[in-house]
Amino acid sequence: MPARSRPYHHGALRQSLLAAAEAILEREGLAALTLRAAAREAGVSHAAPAYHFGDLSGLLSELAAVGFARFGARLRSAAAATPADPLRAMGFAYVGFARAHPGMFTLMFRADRLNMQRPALRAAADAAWQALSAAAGAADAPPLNRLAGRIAPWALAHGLAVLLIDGRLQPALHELPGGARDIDALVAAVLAPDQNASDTA
Amino acid sequence: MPARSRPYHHGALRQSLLAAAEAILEREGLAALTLRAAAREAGVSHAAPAYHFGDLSGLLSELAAVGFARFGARLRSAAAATPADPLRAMGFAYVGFARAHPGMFTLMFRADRLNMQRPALRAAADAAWQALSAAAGAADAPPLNRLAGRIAPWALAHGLAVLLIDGRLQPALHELPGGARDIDALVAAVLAPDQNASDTA
DNA sequence: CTCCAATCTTGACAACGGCAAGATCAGAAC
DNA sequence: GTTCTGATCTTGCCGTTGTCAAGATTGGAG
Repeated sequence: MPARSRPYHHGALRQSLLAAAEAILEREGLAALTLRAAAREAGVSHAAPAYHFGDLSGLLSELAAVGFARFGARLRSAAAATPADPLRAMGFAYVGFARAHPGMFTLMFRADRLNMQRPALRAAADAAWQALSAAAGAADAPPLNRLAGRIAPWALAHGLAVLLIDGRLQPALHELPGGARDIDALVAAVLAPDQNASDTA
Repeated sequence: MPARSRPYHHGALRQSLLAAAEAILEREGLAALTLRAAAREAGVSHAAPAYHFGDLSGLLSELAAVGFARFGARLRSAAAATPADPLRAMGFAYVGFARAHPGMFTLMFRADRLNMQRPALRAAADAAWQALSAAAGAADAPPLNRLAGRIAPWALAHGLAVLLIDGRLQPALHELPGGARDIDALVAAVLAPDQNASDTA
């Protein structure tokens, strides 16, 4: 009996499947991330993932939870590193994460493929939201405006990130002299218009 | 020979398929919008749509083009009706369209399922972008800041719309006394913070 | 040593996108 | 009026997917 063949029990298949799923997501995109593809990548039978994650949305949701955990950590880290203006730092971190990991970012905000009832996903997403809302403080305003003050920077960064990684800004970028190389400058000008508008007026 | 049975040639199948596709999109969402479902809804064989649209992305793209045409018209109409502040009016129209037609809006910005090479889609999307950028004018600024000035309101409205229809703001809305009924007020406070911040300070 | 529950495999099913081949039909050509 | 041609639609098939049911395997409790 050559023990060469993989043992029947993998041992840490759940983690392996998550790693395999992330590899596929980064290599081939969200469309190629199927239950069977993850099983192939991990070297197990096609039905193995269903045991650990229930269904496809389960696998995607657990992977998105991992993404939200990293995302939240990166936001907090950026805010902590720039105490002078944590909100702006988180805006850059927000868009930076989306550009560095477009597949993961896309997955994290694709509500139709996720199961928000999953505790891990819900917790990780809530934690990221907490990091965001902690930086935007206007305690003297009424509740509605306080909430709006927290949502507005989020919406701005999110909209910019989504439009960027969807390639929706590609035609607009051609208007710039530097072409696509000016993306960083454009992001800065959108997220912090005051900073750049005054040095040229 | 009872002419009861549908004639072999439909006559206006392309339009019927687009209408069927839109009905499915609004009734069951984007995930249920398949080539075969559209064929069933239109009462033709499962392979008929491929003749008119090539593949699934073709059907989705042509439908998205219809959506972009309406979207652009609505943006222009809103701007024209509010000459005092066309940019803010278009922001409201932007979010309003997304909330009124979440399925169509989702489709329009799902780059992975669309074929942007399609002339109809490209033209309709460009027209909508033209409407948006026409309202944001700061001609005295350098190119980068001019572009950023046009993109920022777009990103803000887009981010707010996406977060709203994805249900991502649901937990935040619970902090408001009126619950989900305050969405309109929240949208106004996010899109035009100056307006509402001053009347309570 | 026995047994059990967790883990993984095998096999099946319906639905899907896509392709190829054929059927049907309106209208042009003559 | 007949023939032909091209556009339109159908039928049939293939490979892939998610999901389920049933069975095989095995580490570890008793």
